[in-house]
Amino acid sequence: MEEVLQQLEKKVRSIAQPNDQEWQAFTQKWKPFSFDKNHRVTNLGQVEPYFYFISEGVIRGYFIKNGEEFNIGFSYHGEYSGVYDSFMLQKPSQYVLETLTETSGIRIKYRDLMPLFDQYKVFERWGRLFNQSVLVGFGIFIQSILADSAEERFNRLMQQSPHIFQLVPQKHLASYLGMSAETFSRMRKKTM
Amino acid sequence: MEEVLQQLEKKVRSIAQPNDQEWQAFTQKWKPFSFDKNHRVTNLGQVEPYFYFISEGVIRGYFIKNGEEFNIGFSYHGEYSGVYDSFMLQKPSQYVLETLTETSGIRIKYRDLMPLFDQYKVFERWGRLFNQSVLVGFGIFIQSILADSAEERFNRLMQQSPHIFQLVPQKHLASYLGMSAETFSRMRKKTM
DNA sequence: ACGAAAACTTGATTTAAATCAAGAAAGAAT
DNA sequence: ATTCTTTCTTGATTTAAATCAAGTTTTCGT
Repeated sequence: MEEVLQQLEKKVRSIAQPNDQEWQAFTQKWKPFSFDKNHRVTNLGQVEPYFYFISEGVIRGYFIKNGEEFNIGFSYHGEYSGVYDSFMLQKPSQYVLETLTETSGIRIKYRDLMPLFDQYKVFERWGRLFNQSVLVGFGIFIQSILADSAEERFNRLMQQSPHIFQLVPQKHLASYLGMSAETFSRMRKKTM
Repeated sequence: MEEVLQQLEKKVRSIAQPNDQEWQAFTQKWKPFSFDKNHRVTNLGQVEPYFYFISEGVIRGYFIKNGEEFNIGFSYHGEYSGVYDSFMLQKPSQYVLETLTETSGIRIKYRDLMPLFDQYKVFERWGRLFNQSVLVGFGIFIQSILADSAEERFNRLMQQSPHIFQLVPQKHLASYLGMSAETFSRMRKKTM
């Protein structure tokens, strides 16, 4: 608990500077969680009550279209995770969140986070800049799926997140890159 | 100027509630702009100094890969426009912003907006919730390009933004939907 | 440790959409 | 108004990647 709070603090302080009292109010609201492998963290249609910060493990996020799963991202130790729109807008989730490994960390409830936004300017800033960084990442992702070929997307992932190949089954990575598992396997053979 | 400020006020007040003094400080920083048709608002590699709110006209945003233009969005009257990451991070833009018609409205400078974030909690909230709404929109866009066929994306646009067909040349819409102009033309024939 | 299930590979075939090409229509400029 | 340029349409061909299929390897559960 101490250690994960330190990880979170580092993350928060990179974009906002709460004082001791504010940090105190903030950390009080985060509670530990722990899930088995392949645990369904958030179900389809569920209103997401939690926003997560991962200490250990990997969480996969995906949506389903015509019975097919489409991965939209993976979260690891030292990162946030959650169904963003369901959590923030408190509406039924179109996404599923599932652990790929045993996963633990801390999480905060919607109804505990909102008062922090209301009471403290510094957490509004944290929220603004957190959103901003996700937004910039989405922009890059969109560019990549619009303009890059399957091979380019594969190579980009290879280069930027080589660790991911160890953590995530490649059928999920294939889906994440918007290509079939077979195509992914062929790319892999080509470049490894 | 009066009218466009009212449009902006409506937009701001839908997510944050500045008081009179705060609103005063905010509006003082927005200055009118006016561009001809096909005006290059933001160039590649330029650090974006402005964030825009459009009163009249249409602005197109795109990036370039191997000499080909990829449209990522269009903005109209009553909406914000800008190169988000270049503006917010004050780094060289990977995007181009260009008017499709004569366009006018108001805009705010980076160095005028930042002090508003620093001084007023209410504008941090506005920024957070603005980012949030863009984020949710990006999420839907990503889902669509990952999981929907060209025809589905065409029909979705048809249904949700029929007005856009009047405002934007269809080669740009094709690019926006991630398909060739020829494919777009064939979809159009099929469903109209 | 064993068998079952899931994940991965590899080749053959199909398909959605891109590209190529050339003419028609619409808009802009003089 | 007429020419020039850009945009749009339509058909023929190509291509990147999906799908289908079947075998192999890895992982999981008991």
